[in-house]
Amino acid sequence: MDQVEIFKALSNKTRLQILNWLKEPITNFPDQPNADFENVGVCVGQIQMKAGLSQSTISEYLSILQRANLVTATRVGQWTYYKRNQEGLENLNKIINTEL
Amino acid sequence: MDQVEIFKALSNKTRLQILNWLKEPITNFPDQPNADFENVGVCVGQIQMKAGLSQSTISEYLSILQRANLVTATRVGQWTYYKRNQEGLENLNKIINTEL
DNA sequence: TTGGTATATCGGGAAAAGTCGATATATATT
DNA sequence: AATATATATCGACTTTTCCCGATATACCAA
Repeated sequence: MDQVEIFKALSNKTRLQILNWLKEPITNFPDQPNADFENVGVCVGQIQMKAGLSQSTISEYLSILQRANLVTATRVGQWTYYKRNQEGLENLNKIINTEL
Repeated sequence: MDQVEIFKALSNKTRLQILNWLKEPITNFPDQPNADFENVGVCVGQIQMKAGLSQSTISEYLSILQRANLVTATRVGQWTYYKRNQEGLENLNKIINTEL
């Protein structure tokens, strides 16, 4: 994964907030119905409501984060749930400590 | 310092290279005359030659890195020397480990 | 199969970033 | 003071990013 793409994904206030919100999904998304936070994450609509941007923008932002390996997506029925990608975040840590 | 600004500064291949080159200034800039690498760093012209972009572009890139606290500048005579800002880099580390 | 939700994708306009050449500024030398 | 060199700033143009509304796709329910 290209380092530049990772940093570009992080170069946006809303995308940083999303990553941060996903650290505490139960606290930050108390309205998600049938929540299975631990296993799958938070669905797009919940994130969109909290961010206050359009549905298309948030969907795009989430796929930018996904392409950078910072989140993973799981489709369950009509919903797509996103959660933090611990592996990608650890990789970022390594990049900063060794290659930067 | 705004986190987004830091990540934007890192969202460019040349700027990442510059940061990396400055880890080993003696190796990467063997032609710098009157080198005082440890104390002040590497001058703009040397970085420009190595990067192969225009003088104005590199000057701008260096000030972007400086505004993000990733490098520091020292003026000595006609030259401006840039080196890595260890404090800023450690701060980035902390951001990634605690706020991301 | 028809309609209803959730998400993804497309097309576009505005703003920001990338990059250049030209010029300005600061410093050094003669 | 005049000139030369290193760096910074400016103006312009191109490419990318931001963000939207509209539409398409996937899935579910009746």
